[in-house]
Amino acid sequence: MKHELIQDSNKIILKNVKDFEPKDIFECGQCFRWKKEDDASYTGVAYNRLLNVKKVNNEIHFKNTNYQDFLNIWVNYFDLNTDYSLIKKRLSNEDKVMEKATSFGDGVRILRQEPWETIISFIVSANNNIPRIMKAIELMCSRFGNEVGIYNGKKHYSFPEPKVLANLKPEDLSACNMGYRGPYIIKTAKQILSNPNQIDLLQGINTDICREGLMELSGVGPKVANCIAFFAFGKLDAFPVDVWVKRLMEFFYFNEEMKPKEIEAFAKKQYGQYAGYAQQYLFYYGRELGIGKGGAKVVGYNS
DNA sequence: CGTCAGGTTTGTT
DNA sequence: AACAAACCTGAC
Repeated sequence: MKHELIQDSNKIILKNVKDFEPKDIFECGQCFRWKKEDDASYTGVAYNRLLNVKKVNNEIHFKNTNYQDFLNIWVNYFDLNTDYSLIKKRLSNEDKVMEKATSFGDGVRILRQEPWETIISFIVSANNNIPRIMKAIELMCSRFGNEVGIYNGKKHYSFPEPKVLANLKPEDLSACNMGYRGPYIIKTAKQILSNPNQIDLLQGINTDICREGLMELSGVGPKVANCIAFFAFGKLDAFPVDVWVKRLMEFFYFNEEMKPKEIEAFAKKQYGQYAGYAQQYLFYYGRELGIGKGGAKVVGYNS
């Protein structure tokens, strides 16, 4: 690691950090448990630790932690040993779209999230929107997780273990605004519980088999499986196709309606081992160009 | 009040 | 293998 690190009381400061923008990281849709504070910092829980992250000029301040946890947990969680400038450079070489796309969303990093939490979180994300996903998960954690600490006057909770969720009733989860996803969650929790090695196995295998394995879980289809493979298992070539990516890919590359499977296949061929990152930068580029619902506001890109 | 949202499951061809 | 319909819930 090339970053200059300063140890303060209960706080770690990193200097000269490139490609690290908290808003890009925590609000790009990859995670659902980081909340923005009034001072524009973000507070969240991972690996049973409560952390607050703030960017101050060119420094990143990690509060409520220590040197040991920083090295053992947060360096990996924030993917600090990956050179995002290099990834952007590689993607730029693929085509004109990526050449432009990588110049936006400058500070995004892909968090290396915990598999169990990621599996359940993305089951919740199906046919859902971010504010509702966050609210539902927050409710579930506060009711069925353990308290991990207080920050800025607010209590924070761990993500409930498989055995806890496996023993819930659907109505327990309905009460957390999970809607019809409650039974999926309970069933998946039981599946993981009855096969404790499942997660370790998925960690070590290739992307396609990892995705197949994930799709055997209840509530996990192609899109959610790709999200979990990418965000939790480090399968960097996984390319989740949701309605937004679909629209964007159709706009930038096809100029006609495509099936998600066709788009995924094209993406893997086009972007190779970094397809997942390409998907992230695509979002920011789409936002920059104002390409949204109901087709493109910008026309004639390929003409 | 109807439509729709960051898909998956279940049931039909 | 491919397609349609149902599904919680909250925002517009």
